[in-house]
Parts: sequence; structure tokens; C-alpha cells
Amino acid sequence: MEPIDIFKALSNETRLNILLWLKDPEKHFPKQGAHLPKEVSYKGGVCVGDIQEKAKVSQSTVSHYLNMMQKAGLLESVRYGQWTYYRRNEEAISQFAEYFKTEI
Amino acid sequence: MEPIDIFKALSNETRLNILLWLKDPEKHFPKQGAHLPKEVSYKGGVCVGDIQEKAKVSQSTVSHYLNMMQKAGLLESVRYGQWTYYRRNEEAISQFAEYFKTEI
DNA sequence: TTGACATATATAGAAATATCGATATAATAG
DNA sequence: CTATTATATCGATATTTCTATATATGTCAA
Repeated sequence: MEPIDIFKALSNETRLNILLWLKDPEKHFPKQGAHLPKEVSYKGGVCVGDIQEKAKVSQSTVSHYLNMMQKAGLLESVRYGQWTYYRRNEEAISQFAEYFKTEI
Repeated sequence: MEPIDIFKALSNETRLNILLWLKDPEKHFPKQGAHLPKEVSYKGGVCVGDIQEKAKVSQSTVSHYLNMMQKAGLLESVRYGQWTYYRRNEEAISQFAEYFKTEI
């Protein structure tokens, strides 16, 4: 876990918003999950296209952002067929919160 | 308190180090405090010149960094004569740690 | 006041990052 | 196989950040 990478990932408003939206996918991505059986969809996260639509940046930009956030450890992804679902890596996030509280 | 500004301030290794060094000034700036009476020096923080020497960047860069970190709320400064002493703004920092834990 | 030193600000070139359109890849449907 | 859809990657350009030099401001001491 590289603190600098995490801080960089969070120092952009769109990326920070994505992380916050993913705290409550049902609320922020209401029409998502059309592709897949219900029991899979939210648990697996939100697909790139839905995030892009909400974030209002180009598809390539959102893909880049998600990749960056995943590399930083904030997100994790699962692929179902042609869709990649991103969700928060809660363990890494709360681990980092703890690091911040004690070490920073 | 603007989270984005705080994340930006912390997304540079030198700036992050400065914040960490200032957790224990006696340890990281052993020869500091030559200018002033003991009871004032550490309580008031560490002067720009000492931070510059440790950080090994130019004087203008360190001044710029410290200003940025102060604007983000991470540091506060006191001026004694011609010296400006910077120290951590512990209240803001732990407030932000709490924000991170609960909101991010 | 003058000169020496500490810090701040202005500016500018270099480096890094952001962001888009285009293209590539991969999965699925027909 | 071919067409379609979702996502990833590439290449180019725009923007931001980094960091230095130069300059200005403020303080102290003689």
C-alpha cells in the first residue's frame, strides 16, 4: 500500500466522487444491473459504462481512472462476460484510514 | 476543509515527509532552535531554513510547499522576528483522519 | 541608514498528469 | 463468421504540477 498513490488517486474530484458513489451503488446507479441476475450485480460492483455515464467523462478517461484507483488499492474489479464490475476494496480503505489516523 | 486540497498536499513525497518529520521535531531537526529561547522554539515549530536543509529542495520550493500545506489546513505558522516557524495543526489533522474514516 | 540574513513571491521551463478520439481486444448475439 | 457492445489501450494535445532562478520584502544588528 503506497500512501502517495492513494493520495494521488483521491486528489481528483471525479475520482473521489466515484469512490463515494460506490459506497451506495443502489442510490447512485439506480438503473444498473440490467445485464445480470440480481444476486450478482451489486455484490460484484458497478460496471464501467454506468460509472462513465454518471461521471460525465469519456470512456477512456473513466477506464484510466478506475485502473489507477485499483492499482492504488482503493477498488477491486470482477469481470462477468463482457462487463467489468468495480467495487470498493473496503478492507484496504479502512486499513488506510487506520494508517492515516495513527501514522500521519 | 477541502479534502481535495489535503489529498493534493499529501500526494508529494517531500510534503508528506515534512508532515511526518514535524510529528517529532526534536528527533528530525536536532540542531534547530538556535535562534530562540528554548521554551519558545519547539512549541512554535520548526523554521523554514531547517526544514529546507532536511528536505533538500530549494528555499523557494520549501516555502511554496509549506504555504500550500498551511492553506490546506495541515500546518500552522508563527512568526518570531525574521523566522517563520511551522508546526502541525493537530486538530485539523485528526479531524481529517476522522472524516476519512467515516466519510470515505 | 546600511548591510546581512530569512522568508516570500514572481516567473518560467521541464516534467507529470489529464483527457480526448481512435483503435484494439474481448465477449456475445445472430 | 460477422456484427454489436463493453472495456482497455494508444497517441496526441491540453493542463497542471514541480522546482529552480531571480527578485522583493521584512527583520535585525551595527
